[in-house]
Formats: sequence, structure tokens, C-alpha cells
Amino acid sequence: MAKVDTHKVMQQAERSCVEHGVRLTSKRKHILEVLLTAEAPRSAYEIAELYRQKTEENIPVMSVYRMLDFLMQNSLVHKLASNNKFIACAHIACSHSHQTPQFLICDNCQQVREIGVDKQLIHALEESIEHNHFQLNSPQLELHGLCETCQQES
Amino acid sequence: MAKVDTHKVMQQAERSCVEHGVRLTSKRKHILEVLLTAEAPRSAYEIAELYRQKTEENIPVMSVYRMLDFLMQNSLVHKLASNNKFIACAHIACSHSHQTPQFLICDNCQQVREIGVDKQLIHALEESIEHNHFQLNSPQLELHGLCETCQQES
DNA sequence: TATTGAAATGATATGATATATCATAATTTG
DNA sequence: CAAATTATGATATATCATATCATTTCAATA
Repeated sequence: MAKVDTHKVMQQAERSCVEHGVRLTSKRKHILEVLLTAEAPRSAYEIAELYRQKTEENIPVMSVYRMLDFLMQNSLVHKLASNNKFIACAHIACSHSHQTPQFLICDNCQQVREIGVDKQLIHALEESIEHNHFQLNSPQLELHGLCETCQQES
Repeated sequence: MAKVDTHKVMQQAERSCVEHGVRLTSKRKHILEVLLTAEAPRSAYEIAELYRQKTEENIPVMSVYRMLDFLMQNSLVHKLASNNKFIACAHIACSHSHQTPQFLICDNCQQVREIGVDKQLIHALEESIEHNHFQLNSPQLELHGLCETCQQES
């Protein structure tokens, strides 16, 4: 949710889609832009509304879900399971080999920081998983709490 | 989801509620029992249905949600955010001081193992959180993958 | 460049999850 | 027992998500 250079990120997103031979259509771009400029994670229905405001065109929520699916498959967007909202990946521009994303979600202002999971943490996770003979799919950590700003206010 | 002595767990649950001065009514008990005997996490609507089967009485879903809230507040039940289902706490009987629960969720058979998060992992988490000046609420880790049994089948 | 096949999007319906709110019943407490 | 509190019921509705079939767009290629 930190300020990003939307234009630059979009360029990288396009590049990445070309590389993978998938189509970043203009509607999909709009959806991604909506999320890039949003202050916090948004639900599919909120995204549809923001899309309308941005483009002055209606978009069926069904389409929004499909486009979100596309964007998620291509690691441009993440879904936060804990609140059923979507967020642009914070690492699009850094030519990321996408590993475990970890989200710090502020329960007060709703802002989310996506951080890379640190080596030690990954190691500890792997240990714990291996110990239970479990085989991880795609891990994602969501942690709820208060961000620095909101701590100070309370 | 491992076999538990339901009776013993229920006794401990009652004890715990008495201690905290809250009421474990018979309906709430039924809900908890339903989850204790379930093979996998259940949605509120599934719980309502299981309740009907168990008691031959209808229960409004609204009530189920309320009772689940109660049970969660008292650490007897957890909600899995990643699939909107509920599960009995695996540590009711072990007079648990409830710390970070970690769930290993099998995407094939849906069974869930709730494990204690190991020291090292907690430490790594805390480091990473502190580094970002974040203040954790009640952490909970949900990891998706394949359990041992389902790995062998595939 | 016209054809065609695949991918993307629209339209419509419906299912699944969750909360708000006001009414009633049960339980505790003075 | 009366009053207050807590729990539950009943009803409505909001919110999140998917299924399915129709139509449009786009790229490949004959």
C-alpha cells in the first residue's frame, strides 16, 4: 500500500504478461490500476464500483472475478483470505520470483503491508511442516494487528 | 481432527467456562460437540444441518453464528479464514494457555491438523513483525497443502 | 482478407456466507 | 417475584462467489 509508481508497475506487468504469453487486456489493466491506486484491499464488488468511477463504464461483477482470477494466476494480485479482499502485488516492479508473500493487515485503518518472508521464518515454517509430514501448496501468511501509525493513535 | 475423547474435552470446556464466568448452554454444547465429532472443518450452515441431525431440532443459522462467536471468544473454536469454516480447538483438553494456533489444511481430504507453533517459528515471526513496527493481534497461521495420507495416494 | 477457432467478456441466475435488527424466552440477581 | 441481563428466535437483507450459456473480440492462417 506504499506509494508506487503506477505507470512503471503497469509497464512491468505488461512485460511480464508478454513473456508468459498471456493477454493483459485493457479491462484487466483497469482492474489492476484500480487496485494499485486503492488505499487498502478491496472486495470484488468494490472493485467493480471503482472501475465504473474510473472508466464510466459498467462492468459485471462476474467479469471482475474472472479478471481477478487472471491477475492472481499471473501473480499480479493477491487475495487476502482473511477478509475476502484483493490487493495488488507489491512486488510487480521488482521483477520478482514470487515466493511466500506475508501480509501485515492493520485492523484499524485496513492498510496492508506486503513483505517478503525472511529466510529464518521460511526455514522455521519448513521445519514445522516437514515435521508433520505435510506438503505445502502455495503458502501465504496473513497477520492481523495494528500498523505503526494506528498504534500511536490509540 | 485426530481422535479425541469428546466427553473429556466437553468436561474441560465446561470447567473452563465456569472459571471464566460464562455460560456454556446446552445449545452451545451441542454446537461444540458437532465440531468435535466432525471429520473436517464445517461451515455455519453445515453446522446447523448437523445440529438438526444430532438433536432433531431446527436451529436458525443466525443462532449458529452467535454460538460460534461465543465459542471462539472462549477459545473453544477457531475459524479458518481461508475457507470460512469452523473447527473445534484441538487443545481444549490440555488446559491450554492459548498461543498462536497453526493449521495445516489438506486441500484434498480437507482434514486439518492444528499444531502448536514451534518456538523458533514464533521467534522468527516476532522478529519480522517487530522489524516492521507492527503490533500483532491474535495471530493464526493457515497453511494449505497435502497431508501425509493424501500425498501417498497421488 | 475472409474464415475460423480460441479466448475474453457479458448477461442472468443462483448459491454460499454473514450481519442487522427487533421480538421473545430463559436465567440471574436483588 | 420483579427487574435486569443474557441467550435465542424470526425475519430480512447484505455480501461474497460460482455456474452456465450467449456474444464479442482477437489472433492465426489458409
